[in-house]
Amino acid sequence: MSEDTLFTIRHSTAHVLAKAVMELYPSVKLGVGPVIENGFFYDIAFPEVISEDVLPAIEAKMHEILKRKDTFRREEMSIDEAIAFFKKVHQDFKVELLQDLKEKGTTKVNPEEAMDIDTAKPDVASVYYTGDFVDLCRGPHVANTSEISGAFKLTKLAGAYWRGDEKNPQLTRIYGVAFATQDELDAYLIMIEEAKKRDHRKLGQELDLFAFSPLVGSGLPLFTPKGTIVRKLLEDFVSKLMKPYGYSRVDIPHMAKVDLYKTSGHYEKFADDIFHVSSKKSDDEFIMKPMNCPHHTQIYASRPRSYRDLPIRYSEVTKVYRDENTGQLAGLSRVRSITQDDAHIFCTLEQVKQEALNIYEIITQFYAKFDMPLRIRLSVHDPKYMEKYLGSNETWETSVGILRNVLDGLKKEYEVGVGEAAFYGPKIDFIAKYAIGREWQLATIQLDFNLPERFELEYADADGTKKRPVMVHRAISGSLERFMSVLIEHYAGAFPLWLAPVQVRLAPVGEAHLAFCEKLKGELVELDVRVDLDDSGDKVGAKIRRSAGEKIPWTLVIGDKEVGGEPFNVRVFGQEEALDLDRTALIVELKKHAI
RNA sequence: GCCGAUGUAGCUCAGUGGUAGAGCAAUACUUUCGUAAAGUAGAGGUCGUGAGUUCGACUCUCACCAUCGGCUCCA
Repeated sequence: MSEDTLFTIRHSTAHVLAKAVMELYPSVKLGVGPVIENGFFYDIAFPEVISEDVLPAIEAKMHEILKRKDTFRREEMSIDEAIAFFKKVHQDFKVELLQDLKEKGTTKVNPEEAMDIDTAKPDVASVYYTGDFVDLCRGPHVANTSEISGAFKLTKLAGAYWRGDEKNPQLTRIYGVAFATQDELDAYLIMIEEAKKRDHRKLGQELDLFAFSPLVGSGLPLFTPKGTIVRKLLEDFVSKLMKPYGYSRVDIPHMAKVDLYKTSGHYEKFADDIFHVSSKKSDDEFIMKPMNCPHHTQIYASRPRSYRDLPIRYSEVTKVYRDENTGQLAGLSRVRSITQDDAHIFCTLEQVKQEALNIYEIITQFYAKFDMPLRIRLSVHDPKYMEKYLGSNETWETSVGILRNVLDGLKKEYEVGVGEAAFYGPKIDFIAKYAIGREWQLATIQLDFNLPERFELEYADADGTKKRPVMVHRAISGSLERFMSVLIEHYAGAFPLWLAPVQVRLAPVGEAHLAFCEKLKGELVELDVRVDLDDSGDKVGAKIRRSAGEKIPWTLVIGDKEVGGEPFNVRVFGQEEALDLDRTALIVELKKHAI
């Protein structure tokens, strides 16, 4: 079955959904119903509040409609006729779409909404009949509902703003998945179940990596000892990769006077997302830092700089605080206290390329370690909306040109994201692909002419004149919180040996072997191995089961044989096929997995 | 922030307009055991928080908080 056929089936299933809803709730108003990955959705304004309980009834109605074997009949009419038609049946949203089409030549607000109308024939609108049901649609569709296999399922209900704008009314979006065969649908549903098992929120709690407390507040994760080990290892790893490139570590307070962010321009831009701190001792107004760059500029500005000093590279692993909408907080993926592995490079325009290449090298090595392929995106400004950005179009063209030059020089494939830039400059974003095909934008290299300008940063050039440096912002892991969420799901909680909070579990067979285990543990601790000892009175089987459940990479069962000098039997993640290593080999292997 | 759902023991989950239940975990005791769950016992809960309806609310209603699925946003 081709992709096109599947697309058509999904699209036609969306129409059947709309028809089923119309039959059950005759006064609904239909929005749009496009095909999405694995299925479709339909946005519908209901006259009453509905909940997920109604989905089975709608599904049943859909199956009933399929049994009628209605044909899909296409009909074309002028836009004015179509407007009159949909006005008559009180489908206000369709009328709005048609009016837009008539006036602007497109219904596009964002791409996924565009498929209802064929822009190739601007003066003609097409409608599709399914039995007595009519919908504005560019098609194509199956010829008859009998071509739909019935391998679909309505999955969830959500609120969605009409045309994606939060000022517009909110419609009820019904999501569904649809496949060509029941087997494919079943396989998909099983895959979703598997993905749930990897959910970092579930694993984070099971493996004791982080926690939330209602007293501390939502979106403010607390890292347990185990979670903190992983964080520290990630920090150390980035630190090691940065070593050849001349970064200096700095340290700044987590708050600042509001003036700093008024100067930087962040205050105006992100006023709603900033935590405010008031002082009873002075009239100064403070905020929790939502980013680090303004602070770092003030370290740069703390003394006169010469061209001989450049590039100056300040790095820091530190938290920023952002007052995100509560409805979008989610585990570690979206939090209000965010740890950035941040760095800012102050350099000349000529030096930017080399610096970007160095950062690219760090990013590449970092993600290779986790076997995560990277997709590259050049995120540029949208010249149509320059009011969203600081600085002139000319400055932007220059900085985009520099980044493009870097990417072209690397001969790497990349896409261009128009309108994806930060408000102060263009970026190279790195989108990591991880387990079960998910993607997340994590690493970034950003160019910035604006902050040096706003803070009037300078250096003395060779000829004695004052020049303005350029700033490069970069992050490797993105944020430690989000990166950890990705890693937990990537590895399904089973961190590789170098990254696991506990690397080795010693499981003595009986009480007689405890002393030997204590001694071995001491030796391994001396070698910086993260090792613990199961001194419960349980049987060996139970100890292995527990160790495997905790996703500890290596479990060593220790009894008379091992105490007597025979090689250690090492179970990897509890698996039965085990390594046999003598004491020297054991230590050699473990040492290989230090950072 | 918006739409919808959910909230019972540390975890996973039953349950009813008449004062609360299981398994696992934890604790104590017994067992000291060779590769994925030893046995026994006792304990553990203002049923998310607050108000309302009721003779009586964990159950019904409302508000709030938190979480989940989306939308919008993401420096």
